[in-house]
Amino acid sequence: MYVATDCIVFGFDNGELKLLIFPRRIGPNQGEWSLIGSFVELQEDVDQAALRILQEITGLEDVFFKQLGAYGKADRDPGYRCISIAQYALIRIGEYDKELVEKHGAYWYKLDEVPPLVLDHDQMVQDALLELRNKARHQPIGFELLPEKFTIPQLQSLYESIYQRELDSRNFRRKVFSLGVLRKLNEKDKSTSKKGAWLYRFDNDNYQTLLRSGYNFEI
Amino acid sequence: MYVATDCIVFGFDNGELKLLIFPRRIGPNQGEWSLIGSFVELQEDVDQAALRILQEITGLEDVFFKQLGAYGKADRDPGYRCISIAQYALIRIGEYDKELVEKHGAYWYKLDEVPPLVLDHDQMVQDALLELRNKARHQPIGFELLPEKFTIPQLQSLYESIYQRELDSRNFRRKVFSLGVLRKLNEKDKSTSKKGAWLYRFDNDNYQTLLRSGYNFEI
DNA sequence: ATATTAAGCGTAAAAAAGACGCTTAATTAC
DNA sequence: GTAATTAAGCGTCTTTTTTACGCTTAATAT
Repeated sequence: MYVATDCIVFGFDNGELKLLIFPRRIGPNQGEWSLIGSFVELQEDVDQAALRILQEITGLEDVFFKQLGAYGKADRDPGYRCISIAQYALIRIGEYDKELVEKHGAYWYKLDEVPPLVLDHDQMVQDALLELRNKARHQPIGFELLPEKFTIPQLQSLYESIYQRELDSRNFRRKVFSLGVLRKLNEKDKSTSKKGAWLYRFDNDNYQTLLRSGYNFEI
Repeated sequence: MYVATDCIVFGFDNGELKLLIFPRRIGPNQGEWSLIGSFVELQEDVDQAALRILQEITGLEDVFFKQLGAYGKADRDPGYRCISIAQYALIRIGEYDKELVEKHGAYWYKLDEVPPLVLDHDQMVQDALLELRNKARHQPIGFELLPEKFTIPQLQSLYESIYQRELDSRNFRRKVFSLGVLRKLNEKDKSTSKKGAWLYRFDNDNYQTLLRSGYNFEI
């Protein structure tokens, strides 16, 4: 039996979530839009395979990803009997290698403009979005989609995209500060306002400490 | 590459969560305690394989289960290159076929008395418990562990087992009633008190209706 | 100097969660 | 037959969290 891994690669650009897809390289559906995926080689971990294909396409070496689940219907791929381990990956959209992406024919689509994908990949995207919504609420993974330094309005915009609903800026601000995992920097971002917004950084050390003393992250 | 599926089979008995395991049937670790698992045949869905092995061991035809995830380390099984799709299954412990279970050498262990398991199965159990804790809070899956007719104190006891902490009976009662998915029956269970406790049934129809009108289940 | 606007601060009301005292319906003990 | 016992169930007050929204501030643009 073949085993593949497919990555639902999310990016956040210009206040919108985007998905990276590329033309399928093998099989009867060659050329159709597909998630970023590859077969798992006999001697490599499934996770290694995901890292390998993510690096091959984006040039990034340590992409953040988590497993979504296995898709194992016997008839999911008309070509071979193949199960796929789906992974969702979160990328800082400013950091990937644009030439490499272009070379592979990969493209970032806004989430609501993604064309039909091959096999069961549409389903995977839908499932990944639900999973992202749940996970991002309870774990600090959203930061993987933002630059290392970000503003509160940026963070809010991200969460509005993930949850697909507007949030009150004043309440959002209070909420995220109450988590105690944002470290304020001495810099402002002035790209979106005259006044400028303070930049923050996710304080992972403190997050880990808090975790150990039994606290509950929730945005 | 081989593909297997392993089921973390939970039951709730006597106020405690239990795990069903059996002696491994193949490979170098034959005879050691293992989760309920099997290879996935070439022509069957992964889910079908899970149902098949669950039925083979418990005699139940429609066991509730959800996927936990794929375990895909290259060296996880010293015998073969084999990835495993882990599933957690919830069983009404009064309903399984005791003869069949015995025949296969399977046994229900209290969660804190489970012996060491083969391969990465200990890890799977640990992960499944965390997943159960999360899922049972936000989705009405706990009912799969109780008889169709149950009392509020039974439900509370179940959630105390899942969360591993005590709950206030008066607040718990208020909470579950506010969900609006319990249908009161005209019967009492008198097995644990003189006064008797009213029996309830999970009202799935109403749950589905509420879901569609955007409500949020949380216990 | 004045207008403009995203960023940021504060407060009051509503809802949810937590703590806990008391009553009730049945059985068991005398 | 009466009293004691106890899990089940009801009600209330307090604290915390969430929601709604008015107002100020720091900078640029006019």
